[in-house]
Amino acid sequence: MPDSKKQKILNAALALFVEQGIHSTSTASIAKAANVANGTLFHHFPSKEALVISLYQSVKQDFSQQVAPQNIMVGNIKEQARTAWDNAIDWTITHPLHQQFCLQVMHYQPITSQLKAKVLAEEFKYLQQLIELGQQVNLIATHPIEYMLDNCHGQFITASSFFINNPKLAQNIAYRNAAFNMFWQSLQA
Amino acid sequence: MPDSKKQKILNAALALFVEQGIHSTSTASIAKAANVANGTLFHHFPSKEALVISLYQSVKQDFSQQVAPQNIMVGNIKEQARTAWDNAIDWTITHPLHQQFCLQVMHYQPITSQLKAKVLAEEFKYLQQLIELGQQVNLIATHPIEYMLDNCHGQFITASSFFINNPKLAQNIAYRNAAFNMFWQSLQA
DNA sequence: GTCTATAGTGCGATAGAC
DNA sequence: GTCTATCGCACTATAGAC
Repeated sequence: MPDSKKQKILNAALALFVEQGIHSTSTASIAKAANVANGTLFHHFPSKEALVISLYQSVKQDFSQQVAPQNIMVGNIKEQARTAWDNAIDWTITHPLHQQFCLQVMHYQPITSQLKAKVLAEEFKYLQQLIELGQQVNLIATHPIEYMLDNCHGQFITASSFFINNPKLAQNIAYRNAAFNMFWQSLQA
Repeated sequence: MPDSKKQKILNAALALFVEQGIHSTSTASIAKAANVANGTLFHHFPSKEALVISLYQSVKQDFSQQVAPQNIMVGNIKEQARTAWDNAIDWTITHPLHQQFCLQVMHYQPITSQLKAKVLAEEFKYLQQLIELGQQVNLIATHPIEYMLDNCHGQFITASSFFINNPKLAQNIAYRNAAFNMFWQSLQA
């Protein structure tokens, strides 16, 4: 069912949510954009909130699968970090709607911060391992790990937002290097 | 008029916006919390949006006045950065509602991104001067300035959010140093 | 300036035929 | 599963007395 009505609803919702914001997008307008009756939406999703959560989880799953978390190897920590960083940034550039929707969900209060935290923790497992390995070989500073992860996440959001808002710069080496170098240097011992 | 009805409305609005989100807070509930009639709110503010903007501007003005932008001197760039950073972080810690409201406004779509950008540009004038001076003496890396400013802003948001969410750590030197050191190292040449 | 009362609107969700 | 029709509610904003 690649283009079932359910999928059409999800696609329409994604576009409208990013364009207008989640709050400002009515379920009626989603149904209309999906060429589907109002009641059909509530047949597939018990509520608007359930629709948002369902969309969020499918987007995060897509991210996890495409930005596959490699297994960490002993040497070349900086290189591994760069590869992971570039993969993640490339995903956000090729999936701007998905990324912008995730940013909106982060500030959408009807969804519990518990759910958001759970999804993020899963996403940053690889990064935490990389940092801890780097600390063991004195490459990465030994600040409190919770803060380091928050800071990394913040820098990732900054970079992806910047490149989505300035698509012409997304392939510009100076900007791509700036983003990674600031990120990497902030971690260095 | 320190406790005029207008001020009571602004105070009540700030608390409710932060607690429930701007979208989820009705003008009626603001009036009720302020012990003021529904119509009184619309006497002082032509619309809910105008109320949000008025509150936003007064908060940003308070920030600017208290975190006074010193004039930059030639030596001691890192020390000046640390002072400015600590002043700004201290303000957010002592004014958590104000800071959290500003973060909400950033993602509140009814307010034009033009207005938000204008306010931010004003706020980051001092930082830009500091970076440019640091670049002249080869202390700070010469990445594209637009990206550097975005990244700095992002790290500031990360730090202030972290300390507001973990108030016990706000006076912990290890965490405070982590926040500034990651920030400073990300800039270094 | 402040109040009460309510107009007017748009939304999430449901009921029930097909 | 999909549709049409609509209920009931909550909200912003206004009108008009005091």
